[in-house]
Amino acid sequence: MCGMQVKIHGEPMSKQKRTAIEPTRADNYAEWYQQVIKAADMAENSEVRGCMVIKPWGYAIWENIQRVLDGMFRETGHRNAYFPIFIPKSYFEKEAEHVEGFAKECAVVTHSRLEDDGKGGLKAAGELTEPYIVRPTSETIIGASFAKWVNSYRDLPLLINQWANIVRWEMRTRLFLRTTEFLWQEGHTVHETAEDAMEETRKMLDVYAKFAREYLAIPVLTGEKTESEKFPGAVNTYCIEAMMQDKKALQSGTSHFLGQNFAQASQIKYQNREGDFEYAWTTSWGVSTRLIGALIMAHSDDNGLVLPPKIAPSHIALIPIYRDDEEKKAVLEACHEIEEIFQRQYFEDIRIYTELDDRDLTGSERNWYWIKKGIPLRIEVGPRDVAQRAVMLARRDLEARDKKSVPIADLKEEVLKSLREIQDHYYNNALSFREENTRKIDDQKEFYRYFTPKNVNQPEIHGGFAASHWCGAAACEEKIKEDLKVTIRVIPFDMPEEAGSCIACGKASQKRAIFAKSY
RNA sequence: CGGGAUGUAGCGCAGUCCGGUUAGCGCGCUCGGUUCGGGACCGAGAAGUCGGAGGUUCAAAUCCUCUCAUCCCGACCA
Repeated sequence: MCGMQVKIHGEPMSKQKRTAIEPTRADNYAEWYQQVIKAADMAENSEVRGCMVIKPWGYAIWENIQRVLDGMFRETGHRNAYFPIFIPKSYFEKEAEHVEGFAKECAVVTHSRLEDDGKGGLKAAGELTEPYIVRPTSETIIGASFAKWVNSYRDLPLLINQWANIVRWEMRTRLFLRTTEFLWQEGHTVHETAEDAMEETRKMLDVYAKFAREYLAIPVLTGEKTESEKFPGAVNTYCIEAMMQDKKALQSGTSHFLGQNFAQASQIKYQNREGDFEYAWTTSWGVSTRLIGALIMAHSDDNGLVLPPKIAPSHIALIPIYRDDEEKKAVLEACHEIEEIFQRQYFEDIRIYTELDDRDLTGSERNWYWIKKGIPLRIEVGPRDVAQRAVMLARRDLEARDKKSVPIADLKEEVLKSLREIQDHYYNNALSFREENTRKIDDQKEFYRYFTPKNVNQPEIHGGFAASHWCGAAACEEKIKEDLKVTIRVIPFDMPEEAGSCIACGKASQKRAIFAKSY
């Protein structure tokens, strides 16, 4: 223990300095992240290595993500279907790059039953003739179906989405960001031409970007991945990339143009207008429960989770305050009146939910409970308020004590206005944070200084995004990665052409890429 | 899989180096009372085969061996 971290026993920290989450983001970002999840009661590690239990408050966020995205997929012409969790090993072997990319993280099912092992336990028995892979992604198993479904150009485009669970046997896991099993959606589409497939790839990336910006209030960069970062088997990978509060990048969604690679592997062929057989062009695109990790790290503060209203499981905590039965009766009556106001009330396209918290706890405890859960608004109702036909309204984006009295008659309007302001506030905060921590760097020494922590063993929050020139050589990318653990996160679409010299080798470059440390 | 660390009550920890009554502390929990609009207080109480197995010893949370698990750092990754 170093001197700075010694706790002062018997001497409570001053009230003003106290934060609901310890340590703070500045003190230990990784630990802060775990504590936010715990304090908000979103998820926990299960007994199963690397797997998480998603608790109701966390799962409700995922359900909201599903609901909104599913609507957007449907509007863009996609339909949901479901394919097996098990993929025969032989399917998997058909696409060489794909195999290489995923082989090291596959869970393999080799037996079909259990038998008494004679020692009071069980042993696996009934070995399968062909092992099954638990899907790490479904291109190959879906491709097997698509090969049957696609016969003519008239069958195209084929626009399918699947909501599923995925298993990738990762070495190190972190709640929401990287778990052995995770939930996601994977879109898989088949097209007649390369142009059509590319258009689809870009369209779905735009859907993700719009969703991230408008619902998660996360500003994302959109662009292309480099060869070394692209999806195994893809021709091009596009992504949405976001900056977290520790200034690291988080890949939050990807959309892949698969060319004819998987069509050839799975024999997805169609007869064209001339009667000739051609391989189709496919795409795939996905976002996962990692988005919840992005949400946490983009907005939350030292008092816990911060949720944009458009994705929050609930929007208003109703906190009645009373001392005796008489006050209780009057106060609860007012609470029910408020619940009525918001019953089936919408904030734009989002249904408003309220949480009446009548637990036998002090007002402060209940307030802090909901602050830590990130609920956008808190409404306190006490005897004084009831007498005035008003309530005290508090916002998660303001100080805990910062409350204002609102007449019940004006409450609905005030709440709707506040939710919009909170949503915008979070987006603008995240955007200015990213802008403040993004720099154009042309000097190699400056680039290295930017990404080098003072203490390597306990790296402090440093650096950010660097917009620097890159010549396009894989070796230069690799060198930067070796030296600094910094990678090219994205080559943004909106990055203008501009003459410069590669940050690694000094050779001529026409464009900047975004370099950063990442999750 | 390499390097480091840790397993003691629901949670967080002390005690282990140097073996010795009934294994402590804080939070939480239960009951009673005073409180309640800014993370309350007083009193009482319940809760632990000290990760597991084996060994040394009159005596093991403590020493030895093995084992299992978790966390952190690397390589891998949505």
